[in-house]
Amino acid sequence: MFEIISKNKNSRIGKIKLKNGEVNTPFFMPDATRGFVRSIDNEILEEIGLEAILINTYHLFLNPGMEIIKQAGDAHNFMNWSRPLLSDSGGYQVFSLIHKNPKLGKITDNEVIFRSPTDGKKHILTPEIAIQIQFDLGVDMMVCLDDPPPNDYPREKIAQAVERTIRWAGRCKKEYQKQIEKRKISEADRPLIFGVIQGGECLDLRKHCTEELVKIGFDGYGFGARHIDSDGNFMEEVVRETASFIPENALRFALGVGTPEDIVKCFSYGWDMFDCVIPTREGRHGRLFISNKQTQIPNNKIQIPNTNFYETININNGKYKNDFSRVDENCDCVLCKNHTKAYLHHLFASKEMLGMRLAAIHNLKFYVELMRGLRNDI
RNA sequence: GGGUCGGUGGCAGAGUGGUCAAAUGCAUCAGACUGUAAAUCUGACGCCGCAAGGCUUCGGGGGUUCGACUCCCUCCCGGCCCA
Repeated sequence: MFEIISKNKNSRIGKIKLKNGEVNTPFFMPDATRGFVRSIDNEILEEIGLEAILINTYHLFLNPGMEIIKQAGDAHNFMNWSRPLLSDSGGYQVFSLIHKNPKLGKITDNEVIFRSPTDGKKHILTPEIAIQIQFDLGVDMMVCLDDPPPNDYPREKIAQAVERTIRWAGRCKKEYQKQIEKRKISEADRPLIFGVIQGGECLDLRKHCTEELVKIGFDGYGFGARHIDSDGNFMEEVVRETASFIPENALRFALGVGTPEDIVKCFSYGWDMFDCVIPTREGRHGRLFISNKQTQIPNNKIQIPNTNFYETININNGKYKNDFSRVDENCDCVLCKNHTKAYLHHLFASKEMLGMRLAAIHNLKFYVELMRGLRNDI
């Protein structure tokens, strides 16, 4: 259950009590899409201070498959992750696999048919199946199957996706209640369920979608599709206003957000939860986030549309070949404690996975500290 | 000494009369990455130029040809075989 502890303008900090522990909001979840945060053991994730991570229904359903997960008990047991887990529904894969490449699947009003990108095998996902899987995963928070259209789709198609998302949300909620009864899950142990708000760049559609979802009733609401327009610009107004449509006592989940500055902006609009591949993926690709203590958020964070509270470096750049300084003097992650930029550069030049791993760990630590900074600011 | 194969851009290695400033890979130099089809992808990579374009290249020199990295002669260098 979600409880707001304090507020400052639209921002709030709070606490969620879940079956597998408490999570302080705002918080960031790394994406462990297929049941692991690439290259990083869960023990390290806990050490860094991550309170929850995100897994993906669609991916785990394909691999290793629910039979294996059930044999292990649930996703927590299988992964040996004891803290809260949130599962995404696979809705985003509708977006990234089907909307972007129609050959890979088909969306009908009743279901989504995927062709596995790896072996071409057909798989069917319905709102009901997505919920059942998430119960089998045993997660603490689950997400309704949605239909996220690309933001540059014509309004008419976005509106269609909104209606479908609303209908599917209704079916998800119904299935959710059915599973709660069937599995005799107590109120204290029940997973939270999130609806996802679509509507692209159209504020009125976002509003309509939110209102309809609220009628169905969820513990939290996610900002669906992407929060940046087709030019890559942050959709300031839509993201801000959409937050305001959501009831205050509900959780607000900015799915797939984002860059540090996007997260800070979202937080200032009242969003509570975030997940993104950026820290891990960009870390693996050699980009390191470094907080700028001088201009860091403490003093004026909530208003911050600027990005000068941090900088990034690309450790692949030749200039780091003989740079024996630390990536971030003020960071106590395993990378910054033990190694120089020159060494990390060498690891990347050698295509050694240790480099990618250290960089990803460092970036996650940066995100953890960013969230801590936001919480301390209220 | 004789024979033979070969010498191509930082490296490896295609090309064997015009469509070649020269494939491809590596290296190098940058860039991108937002509910992970991503240890991935993109661009640059002879010299000058923002560009159009221009200029100089395929061991050296000479030649044949309208035209040569491609053919001929010669020199230099290397591998292998024979003496």
